[in-house]
Amino acid sequence: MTEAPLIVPGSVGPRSMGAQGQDDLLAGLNPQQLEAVTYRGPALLIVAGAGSGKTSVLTRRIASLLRAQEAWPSQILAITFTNKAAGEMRERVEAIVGDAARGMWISTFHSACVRILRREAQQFGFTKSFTIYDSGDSRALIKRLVKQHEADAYGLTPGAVQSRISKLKNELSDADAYARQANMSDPAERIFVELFADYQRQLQKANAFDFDDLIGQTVHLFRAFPQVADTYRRRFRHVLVDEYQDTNHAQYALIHELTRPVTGESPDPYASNGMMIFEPETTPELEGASLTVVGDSDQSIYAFRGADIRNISEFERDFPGARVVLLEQNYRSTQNILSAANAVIGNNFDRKDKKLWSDKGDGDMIVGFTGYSQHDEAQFVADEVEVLHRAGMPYSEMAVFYRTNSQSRALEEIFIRSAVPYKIMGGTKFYERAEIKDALAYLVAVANPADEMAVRRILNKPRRGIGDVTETAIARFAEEHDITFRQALSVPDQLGFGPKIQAGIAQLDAVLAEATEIMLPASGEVPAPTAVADGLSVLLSKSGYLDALRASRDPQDEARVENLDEFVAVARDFARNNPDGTIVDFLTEVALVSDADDLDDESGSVSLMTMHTAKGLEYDAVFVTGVEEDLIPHRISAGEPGGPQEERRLFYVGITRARKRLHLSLAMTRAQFGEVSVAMPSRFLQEIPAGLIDWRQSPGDVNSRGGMQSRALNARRGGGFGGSGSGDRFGVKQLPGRDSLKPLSTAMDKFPNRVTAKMRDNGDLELAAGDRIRHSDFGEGRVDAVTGEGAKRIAHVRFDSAGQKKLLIKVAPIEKI
DNA sequence: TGAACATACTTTTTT
DNA sequence: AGTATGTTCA
Repeated sequence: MTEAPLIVPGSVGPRSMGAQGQDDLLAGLNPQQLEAVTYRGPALLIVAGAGSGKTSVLTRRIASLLRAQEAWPSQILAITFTNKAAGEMRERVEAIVGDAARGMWISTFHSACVRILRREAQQFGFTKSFTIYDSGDSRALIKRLVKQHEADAYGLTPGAVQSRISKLKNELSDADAYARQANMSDPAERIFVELFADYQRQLQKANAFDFDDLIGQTVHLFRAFPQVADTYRRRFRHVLVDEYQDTNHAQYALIHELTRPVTGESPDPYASNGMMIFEPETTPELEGASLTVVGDSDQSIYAFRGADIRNISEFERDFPGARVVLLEQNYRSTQNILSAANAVIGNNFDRKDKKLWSDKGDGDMIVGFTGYSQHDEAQFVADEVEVLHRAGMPYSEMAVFYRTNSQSRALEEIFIRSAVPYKIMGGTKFYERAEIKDALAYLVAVANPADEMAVRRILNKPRRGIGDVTETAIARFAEEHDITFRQALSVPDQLGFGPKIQAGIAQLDAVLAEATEIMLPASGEVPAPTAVADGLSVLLSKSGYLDALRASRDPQDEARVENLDEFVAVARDFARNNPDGTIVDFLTEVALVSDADDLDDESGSVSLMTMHTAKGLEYDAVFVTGVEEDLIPHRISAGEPGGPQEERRLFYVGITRARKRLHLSLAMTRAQFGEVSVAMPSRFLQEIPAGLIDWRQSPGDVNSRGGMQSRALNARRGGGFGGSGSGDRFGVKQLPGRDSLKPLSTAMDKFPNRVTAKMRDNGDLELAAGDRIRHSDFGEGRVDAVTGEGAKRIAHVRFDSAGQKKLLIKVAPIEKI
């Protein structure tokens, strides 16, 4: 209906769609999707249920703007939640409009803000080569400050301080603002305010931003320098935000700032750097950019870190006149999976009712399984993965989800033994390994010498005989002479240390200077494309870091050398992809790109990840593991307002990732902190209609003694759980003759909770087809075939009772008999 | 200063 | 259980 006043490049009239045709863009869309793509107006909210084709709608909307020449690429700012999502969206838009896509900003909130801040940092006391502190970095800094202020005496732990500061920053608060409304007669509060203020001072001094600052400081920048904000408001005429339900207040404010009308006349904003987009002459005033947000309040799972669901639920109030489009048809999953999802999420009150539906048909039943232990559960997953794979499903189309990262360990152990190729997304990250952080600190010390944390970190790595005392002395010297810590290193002879330490410092200084000359030549000439990788190599070798690792007899250090090699390779890759990339660009990328963003999806392995990481992804087969009370919903959530509901949404996100097959599994016992505890089935399981789940082994099967009663279920009912009469919510089937087929008494012994923590090593155990072996869990069996080579030899075994399995010979608990 | 040893703490989720 | 940190001793 209404046409927004269009910014029309050249003299092409509005809606000139005919020229290049939009038919292919609109083909196959349902009426709601069609409207979401074609509506034009100041504000549009697309409420997109899981699997409703949201990404497709968003990309087509962008493509349609571009193709109709309603906007230049440079006028589009699309914000996604992860770099991976951003990459995919760019790819898909490019696939439709080709080169016309270049110049768009498609990125995460954080990347977009870094781009803005690098350009504008000098306006408020930073340089463009500022460092980005990840949460580990800021924790380290806070830890030092807590110690300095002796704040632990007031019960302020680094972790608590960090999360409070983060929460406050997400609310755009700062130390002063907090102090004004805090109870300052409480000494703990006073200390906290001091810490907060000091932390911020240290960041400023180090020319660094933490994650939260990237957003918050951009907002402050826009508010403090309206003319700067206006340049971006003029530039971005179409702002699109994905996963809007997960935005926090700071992000909300940023969007608001960006989409505000331009009021004043600002002088010639972009003439200098080639960003001139349209003629400014006739627009003394410019209305706000058109805003499109996409989200689903049922998938809001980041309230714990400040996401405010009200941002989406009150969108219409915030942006009067906003159009709302609802996408409810699901194109991803079978009806059985959706029915389960709808049933679960329906238990959340105060939500707008929304029912996903599919025309794909019922599909397979959801498979349920209860293991005796977490390893038993993992074995079920591994076996099922193999069955599906043999039936033709690629590994890359399967995923295993869990609530906490620690659950991945048991899965890994079993997957390794069973020779199932897998990869873990997220979790302990490559860039969080100590040696990588060291290497990064070396680079930061070059790129941003003001960053004292980085310099301190590498001061004694490798060992130079520099300890606490020496470090403090250098810091004091720097302070007395009003120079930076880094500068103090360049005058080792004035520090008054012994010759050995002096030499060590001089050598470190020389290495840093040499690398600086490579990566940031003083002469001002452009560094070679490979400068970052070259400089990194120099730093690692000439500092003696690599030599120290090679000389070590700690077997882990070998792996560290390999990791560093890989890191250098990452730098070379970076140089190949970004010939003009500087060291600062490289560090930015590393700071903002998580492992989950790896795009090598086609590697042919099963993906393991937390349910949070799973958001936005989809797979043919999904395994949701650990569906137990205290895990999902997590124990900690019980105490937090809205916690249980958020857990339910998380579970909902997990199950709606599945296209064709969904498996829900749990274990009756779970080991944590070295202690084995009894686990209860999650309440969410009972919210799924029993008829949708095919229990291969139900909680009742596992807990019953002699198949009579279920201890867990009884405990449940005793605890006031609604189940009565039929008591069959789990679909406990009394399998005929089950006991005779598979005596349960032995089952517990078969999967003791611990699968030898230390990885077993069978060395060069020789196996050939025809050999008989004994496995600690599966009993005896016959080898059908051996494939693979060396450490990766795999035995294909047919067990007498446990059936067909693949085993990695080197680590499986087997012996030849 | 650095290595060996003892102890405490972990485990909610992440840009 | 495993790691990370702190403490003690060489």
